[in-house]
Amino acid sequence: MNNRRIPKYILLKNELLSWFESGKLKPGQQVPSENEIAEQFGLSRQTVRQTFSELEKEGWLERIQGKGTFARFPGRRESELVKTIGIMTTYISDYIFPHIVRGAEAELRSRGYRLLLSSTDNNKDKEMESLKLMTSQPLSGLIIEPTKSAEGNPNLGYYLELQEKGIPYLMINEKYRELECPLLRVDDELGGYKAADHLLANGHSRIAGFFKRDDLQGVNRLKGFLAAHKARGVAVAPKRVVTYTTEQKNDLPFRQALQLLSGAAEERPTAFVCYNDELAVSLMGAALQLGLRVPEDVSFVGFDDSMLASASGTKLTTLTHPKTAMGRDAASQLIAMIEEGLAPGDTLYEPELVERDSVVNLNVNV
Amino acid sequence: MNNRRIPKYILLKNELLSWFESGKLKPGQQVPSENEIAEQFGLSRQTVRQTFSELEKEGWLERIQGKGTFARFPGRRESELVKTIGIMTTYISDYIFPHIVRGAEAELRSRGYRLLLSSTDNNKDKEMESLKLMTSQPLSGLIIEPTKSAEGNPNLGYYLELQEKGIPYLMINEKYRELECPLLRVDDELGGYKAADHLLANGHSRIAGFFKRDDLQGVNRLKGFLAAHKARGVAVAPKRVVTYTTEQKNDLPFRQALQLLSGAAEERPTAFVCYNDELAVSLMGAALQLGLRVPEDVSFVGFDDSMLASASGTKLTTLTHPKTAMGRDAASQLIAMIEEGLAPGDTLYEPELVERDSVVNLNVNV
DNA sequence: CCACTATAGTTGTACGTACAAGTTGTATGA
DNA sequence: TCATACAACTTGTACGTACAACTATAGTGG
Repeated sequence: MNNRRIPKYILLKNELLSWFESGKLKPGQQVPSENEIAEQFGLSRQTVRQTFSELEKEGWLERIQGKGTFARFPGRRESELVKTIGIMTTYISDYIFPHIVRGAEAELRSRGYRLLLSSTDNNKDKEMESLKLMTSQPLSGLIIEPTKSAEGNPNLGYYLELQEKGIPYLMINEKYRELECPLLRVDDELGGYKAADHLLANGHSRIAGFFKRDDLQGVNRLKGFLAAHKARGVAVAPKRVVTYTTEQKNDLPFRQALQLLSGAAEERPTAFVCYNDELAVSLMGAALQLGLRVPEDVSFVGFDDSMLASASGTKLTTLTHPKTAMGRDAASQLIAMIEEGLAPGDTLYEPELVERDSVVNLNVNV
Repeated sequence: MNNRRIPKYILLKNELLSWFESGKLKPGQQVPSENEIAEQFGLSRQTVRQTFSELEKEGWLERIQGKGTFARFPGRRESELVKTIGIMTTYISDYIFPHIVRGAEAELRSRGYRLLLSSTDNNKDKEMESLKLMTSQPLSGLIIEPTKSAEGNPNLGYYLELQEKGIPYLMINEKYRELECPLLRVDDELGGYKAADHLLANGHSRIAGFFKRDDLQGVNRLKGFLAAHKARGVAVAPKRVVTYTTEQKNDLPFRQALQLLSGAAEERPTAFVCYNDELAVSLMGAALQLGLRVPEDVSFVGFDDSMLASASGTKLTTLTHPKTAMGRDAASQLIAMIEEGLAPGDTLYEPELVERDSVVNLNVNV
């Protein structure tokens, strides 16, 4: 038999562990004394002691001299439970991200979790670095805003490692196609559609679209932008659609806008749909620089309803982004995954158009 | 003797641990066999085994059947070292705080520390809650932006607890007078002075000052504001100095500004010094609402050189705040405190005036 | 009623023996 | 030269004894 090779104290240990599993031993309950066990199993007290001392080190038993041996909560997990959740965003200080973080932080704090923050600066190397650092010490779960998702993902291995380690995670804004996890995102395609449709409905036909192409948000907004034109039967002039990458964002769009706006009046776009509010404010600056008025000469629609939209000179018409709510929902879904092992489905937020002062209605002039 | 009460196996354990400390035992080195130790110390092999098995569980020794017992890396402390630093700010998403956090995060990440983030919402109860949560699990150090510092501090006990636990901390922006710790702050008095002096130098004499009174920053900026008037020999009309608390900030200042600006032209302030850019943008809105032009009719000076200052319609003249640099410095000073036990002195940043478009020079009209 | 004592029962410490199992080097033999 | 066997050593398992230290309780005495 193989049994003869397994040490008795190990056999006893397994026996006792099965007592925990079957519920025969409940937390706080007293375990038979060393001598009783020894007699019962036909072992010496020393052998029982060896078993007990291992189980004590592992947290299953508590031995009190003179009193007895007691079962502890099955695996001390509750008391030593790590309650720390990480959030990895592309940027920390800019734009809407602080609001997402704030929503998550408030929810986590109220649920007794600590929040670890890290930024990737939209850089794959830093993303890897952040992942390693976060997981270098105990972690309950992770909220990830992916980096440059339209391109590949060289850090896939690290994410798979998360799964192996049993660290649940979810993604916000977008997700890597290769990974299976819950996603919270805005319906960007619908947003792009609504933005363009609003302008078309207001009589604009020469609409410029500026979109980021190295993240899915930009790609989807562009998709909606095109769909709205198609639905209204308006052709999109390729030269009025400008796409750019993260590296170019401070330079290329502005120059392209200047060029478009410098053209002849009958060729000039009457409206701009901008990837986000930040870009919209920047391009409004380009228009002002050329002596054009907003919205009389050029209309603008932004995205995300950020602080910039209402702080700028001409209050910006824009599409909402759930921001704080998204952070809060992400946190609460992640906690559900951790504590109850649930696997929530994706969450899709519908952006709403917020009409302010940056769009003129061309129809009334007719 | 007391020695007789200390178990022999504990004495042996301490002896062996001292071998590690003295360097007598180096990683990988073979330890004398159980029998040798037993003979050498006049103990039974069983007693030596008890010591060895404890040291093995704690990671000091590695025992290999048939081969011997070996010393392991001296205490694995490096690998299990906690490298997590917390940062507690009043607000997370608003204004300049994301920039401070970003500076700190970048520095910490490059030094291999994780960043825990928590906000107090400028509320003493939440401050306590955050403190408790942060310290509920291992923490290396803490960066604190105090809550409502001009009032008392009911959470003093928790801060003293930090000292007892040996968790170093430092404060940014301001500090509780009762606590002795490094402080990084802007010279707000100088800032207030520079703001008022700039306006006075440009020929303004009826200058309104709006300051928060429940934090030291506001109090100090007001102090500088008054000092500049005194230095220039200009009297300050009490009705033009408005102070407010955090709770009132969205309401009272705006109404007061409307009232001041609605007065007769010869009584109306020609310029406003505002507690920060956020308030300045809000009060500029009040001026516009009354049909006044900025800066032609009313000039504005803000504080902090935030994104609002350059995103707003009229670009705001304001005073710089180190923001990102302050976060970075705070992080690096805290790491020095943790790793080298240093106690850095206070750091004072000098604000610089950034001239933009919101101040008119009245002298040229003369 | 309370304080004290004795006692039984528990785990902790300490020693002992015996043999099993694994590693290493040496001696032996083909 | 190479493979094998063996001896000597290591740690692992298992049992045994004895007493110390601690806890809880029942009984005793004031």
